Amino acid sequence: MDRFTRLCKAKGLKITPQRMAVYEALKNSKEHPSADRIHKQLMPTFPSISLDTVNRTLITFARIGIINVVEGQGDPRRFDPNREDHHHFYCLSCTKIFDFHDPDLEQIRIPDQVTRMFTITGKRLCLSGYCNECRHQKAETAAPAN
Amino acid sequence: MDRFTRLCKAKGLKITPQRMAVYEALKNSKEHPSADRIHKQLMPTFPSISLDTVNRTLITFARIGIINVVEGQGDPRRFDPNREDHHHFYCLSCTKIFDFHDPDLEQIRIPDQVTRMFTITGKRLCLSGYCNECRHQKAETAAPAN
DNA sequence: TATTAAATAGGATTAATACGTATTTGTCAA
DNA sequence: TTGACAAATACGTATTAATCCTATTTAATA
Repeated sequence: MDRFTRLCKAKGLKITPQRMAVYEALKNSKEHPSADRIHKQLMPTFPSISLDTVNRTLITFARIGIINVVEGQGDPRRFDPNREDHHHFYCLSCTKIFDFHDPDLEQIRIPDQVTRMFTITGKRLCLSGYCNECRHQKAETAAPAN
Repeated sequence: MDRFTRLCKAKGLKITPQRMAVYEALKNSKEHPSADRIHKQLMPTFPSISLDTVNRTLITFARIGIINVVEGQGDPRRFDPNREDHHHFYCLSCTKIFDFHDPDLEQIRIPDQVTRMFTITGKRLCLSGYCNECRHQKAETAAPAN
């Protein structure tokens, strides 16, 4: 019995073909896709699956801790199958999210004032700016008004 | 001439009553409000202002660097008038965002591999979990399925 | 104070998400 | 193995957020 099955059982979730499909699709994704994106991806092989189910499933997975909902800037909600400690760079232009790791950053210690006030379940350094593809076009896109 | 006026002029933005109102409303806010929230807040004193204008104005402000768009988890887009270096705690339950500062965290050094690949304009430690008000209810809210 | 480009209001549209409900389907115990 | 039941699904509808369109207004400037 694999990790996924085990976790579902432990949390009292039924193992359905839809859930397996969503899990597989997200696991194999190198991006940080939205529900809509995963739904589109599944359509060819699983035409009957509904967007609502994909969305609910992803949120359920996030709640039980198989995946994460990640920070965006008003985008549709996006998900991350990578549950190792890592950090994100968010491109303000194309809205892609890039992962990175760094041993020094693992040392980041959360101040006591914070742990006293809140129960912390997630910790991430969030960088934003322009990715390599976008930064050359930045001058233009950042120019005009309103 | 105040900071706001100066910045608008420098960026070639016209100074309109709407922009001044939006700027004031956000500056005086202790939260990290959405466009809709600010619009509602302005309605009593500025009934003719449209949500579209509020939204466009906030995005414009973010683009010229007066304010920031902040990380959320699929929420409506939210804004932050605080442009000092600071960090965020995001409550998964009530979606409030709390600011915090810490001298140690100012020392965080972005790895070279990252600065080489991207142009970084924003840096923030993003914590998530449950705020003091919500953590006591956590047991219940985190329980059931789907 | 006349000109003009920029900005606004507000209705319409699109997109993302959530809801309601009838139906289907895993799960578990007999 | 099967029957019962709670859980999950599909899908239509509703809601909410964001954006677009365009006629009108307005701030800036000379």
